Amino acid sequence: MDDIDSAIVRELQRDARQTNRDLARTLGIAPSTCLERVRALRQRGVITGYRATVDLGALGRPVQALLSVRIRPMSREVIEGFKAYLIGLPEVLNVYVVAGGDDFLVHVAVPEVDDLHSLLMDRFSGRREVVDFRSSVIYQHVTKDVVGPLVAG
Amino acid sequence: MDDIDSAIVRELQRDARQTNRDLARTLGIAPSTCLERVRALRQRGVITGYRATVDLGALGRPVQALLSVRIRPMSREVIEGFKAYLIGLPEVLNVYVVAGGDDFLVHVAVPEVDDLHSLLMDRFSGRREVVDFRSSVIYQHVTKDVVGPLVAG
DNA sequence: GGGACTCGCCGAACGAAATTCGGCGCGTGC
DNA sequence: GCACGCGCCGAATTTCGTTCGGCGAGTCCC
Repeated sequence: MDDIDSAIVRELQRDARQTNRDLARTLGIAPSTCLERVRALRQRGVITGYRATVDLGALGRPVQALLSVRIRPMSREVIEGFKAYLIGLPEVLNVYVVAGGDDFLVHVAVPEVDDLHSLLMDRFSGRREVVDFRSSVIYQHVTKDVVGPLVAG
Repeated sequence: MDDIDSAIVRELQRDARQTNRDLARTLGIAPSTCLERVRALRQRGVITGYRATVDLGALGRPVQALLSVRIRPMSREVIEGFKAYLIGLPEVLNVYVVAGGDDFLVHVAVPEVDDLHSLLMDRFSGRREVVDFRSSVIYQHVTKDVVGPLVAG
């Protein structure tokens, strides 16, 4: 995990479909060497995959929200079961299991604001483990495209 | 945006580096046709980019948290300024600007739990617009890898 | 109802890229 | 100082991306 590996990770986060030759050229190394390092990063689990990012608006789901959910009891079975249930819902984008006041934070995307209400009523309020929930509409969501190691504390 | 386009989007979210030939084969269309459709999806803005996903633990940042922040005043300048400030912080992964009790939800990743405290003290508590904040350690974070259009309300 | 036009798909051809592999240089350890 | 090992390189081979001409179906207009 030297500087070249960091640069590879950075570049592939920026554009995962750039050719190996281009990547090697920007790094100043041979394509074969670059390929070898990329494969090593993949095998070591540093790079976990390559994903296309989509515009949710273009997919007809422009409205996003964060749902805070409290569940009881906080047993492993209930938590895992509820988490699996959430992942199965097509509206769900991310599930955060958190410490603190809330137990789950669920990132969802739906076509309209009304669908948020339907989602909560039809998919959450009926479940026995859910003791409380609250929804916050997301005005803006910015994802940092490139993530690297922290340089200095 | 027919079934084939949806399948392309789904497949490229699953693996953005699969070859165009493989993609065409799974869809049952010619590689040239597939290439054309992928380009169209890209140009229409449905596919916004291709990113490598990394393991934050392998990058030395295994501890994640969600920071809830309230700021005042809620003017456009203050919000945009604070958002830009957050994006500039290397610890930050995502920034959600939300309605409701909190104004910002900040997803961060740091090497150790202690770094959370340092981050809050050094980067948040000193800023004038920040009136309140709270941190929740993330026990688990599951991202749905493939996002598609909603089929039935 | 028929003809022409348009749009999207296909398949071959060409250029470029991925991948492999043998060899070389440098650093390390003995 | 010598031998070993690791990583990098560059050419060769295979595979892939990309272009382009043609074809068929569907449509619109006459």
